[in-house]
Amino acid sequence: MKPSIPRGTRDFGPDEMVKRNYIFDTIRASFRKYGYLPLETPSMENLSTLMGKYGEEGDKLIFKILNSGDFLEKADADALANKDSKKLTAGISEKALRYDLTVPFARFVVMHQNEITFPFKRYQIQPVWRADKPQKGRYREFYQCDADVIGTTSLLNELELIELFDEVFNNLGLRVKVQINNRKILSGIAEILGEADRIIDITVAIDKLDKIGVDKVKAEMLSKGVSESAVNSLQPLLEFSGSHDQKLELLKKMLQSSEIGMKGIAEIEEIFGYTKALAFKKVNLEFEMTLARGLNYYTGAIFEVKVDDTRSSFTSSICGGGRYDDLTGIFGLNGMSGVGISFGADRIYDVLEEAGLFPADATLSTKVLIVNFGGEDLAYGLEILRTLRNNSVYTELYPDAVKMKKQMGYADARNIPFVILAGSDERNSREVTLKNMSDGTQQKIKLDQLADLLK
RNA sequence: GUGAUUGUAGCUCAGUUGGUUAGAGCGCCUGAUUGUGGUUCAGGAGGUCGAGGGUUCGAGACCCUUCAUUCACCCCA
Repeated sequence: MKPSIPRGTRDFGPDEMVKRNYIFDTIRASFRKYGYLPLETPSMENLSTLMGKYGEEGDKLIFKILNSGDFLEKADADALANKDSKKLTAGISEKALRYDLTVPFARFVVMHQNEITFPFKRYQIQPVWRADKPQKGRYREFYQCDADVIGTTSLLNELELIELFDEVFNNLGLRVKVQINNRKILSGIAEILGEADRIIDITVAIDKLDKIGVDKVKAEMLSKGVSESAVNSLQPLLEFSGSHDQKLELLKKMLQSSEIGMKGIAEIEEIFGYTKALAFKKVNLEFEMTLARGLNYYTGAIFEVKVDDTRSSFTSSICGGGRYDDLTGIFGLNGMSGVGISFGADRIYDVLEEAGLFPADATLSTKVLIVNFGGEDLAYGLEILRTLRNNSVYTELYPDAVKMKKQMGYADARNIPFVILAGSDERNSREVTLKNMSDGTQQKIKLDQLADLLK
């Protein structure tokens, strides 16, 4: 039988892993620089921990784990007979693969609230799983790199996270557009429209504005049951095309009677106020009223990051995030506001690959290969190997005393820049022949000078 | 979940209105070259044409089913 792996999952060979680690290392270093502490949580969570946090669509995409043992024995007989999958699931699955890192983090905070010093800043780099149908930039197993602060409502945290975006993408050499909005503004809009309970439908529709246009957005809202008068009063906002400041002014007028809406605007203005003194290197920060995000738990600022580089054709977001005022509340800990961002490492990889932004030295591993001549020369080869390794030069000795052509071919295929030839001549004079593989030149070097030369 | 797309050698792909033994480039292996890779030359291995069924004297090609792929929608990192 031909082996295969589940759709939407991938193997990562050495070439890819070296580049992936470059991304992880870059992000991790920035997280640590900003004072975030590491955390890991289990791949699986109790299904009840995850359900209901991501919206209706999200819940469907959670990978459920079948109970072990004779799970049908305990299954709901009616649900089974009626083929009611949804109801049946509750009885046969108690665990699920984590869907993101934010909800497990909230669960962790609640469970360890007495040990944690707040505000708590943590970073977490782990895979998550989603039962989506794969396509470009969309995988069923992918890594998220999260940084969150919990236990503080200060908008300085939002500012810091924007700076963190700038730090990471500056290190990766990628220009990006950071879009920011505030859920309170969206709530305010829904409120003045008299459709407060349809906020999700309204925001999801507004989110598509630049993709499908005003008319289709209106049509979608109507089809979701939003009243015609409400849709019409939204019209000026949808069709508005002015500067961001002007748009905020318009919003202010529209949302005057909405306390929550005005709060959202004030928050956006405060954050932009902080950034005035800053010069971002790679980030272009934009207020984007149509940014919605489907995850249920966001209550304040929401972020999305898109590539701003002509060398990449990537249009979907590569990072996301936002503030959640009460994610821990469901688990019994109230008044614990948090805000966080997530880097989509796999999408960032695709972008860097497409734009040719991986540095060349990110792909080097072994620096020197020692040719194995076998016999009496082997002991000398081993001595050279230890000398170089003791001096932290990445060195290999070819394990078999096979034909030189084969050993040279190995160095070539592995992109090893130097090869050492040390046979009886070199051994007797305590020298080595050092060959530079890129230009083909070679020279004799005293063994005791070799390590310094290669460092 | 909806709609398309494509499955032929390790990889990228040709393969005419159905016709004998299914091809190319790259890669791989061997040799030219017993202490020299990447270049060159000579030779070689490698295929259940995604799987199952059907039509036909005859199927890689046509039909059905199925699985997988890629892409768009949806949603999202």
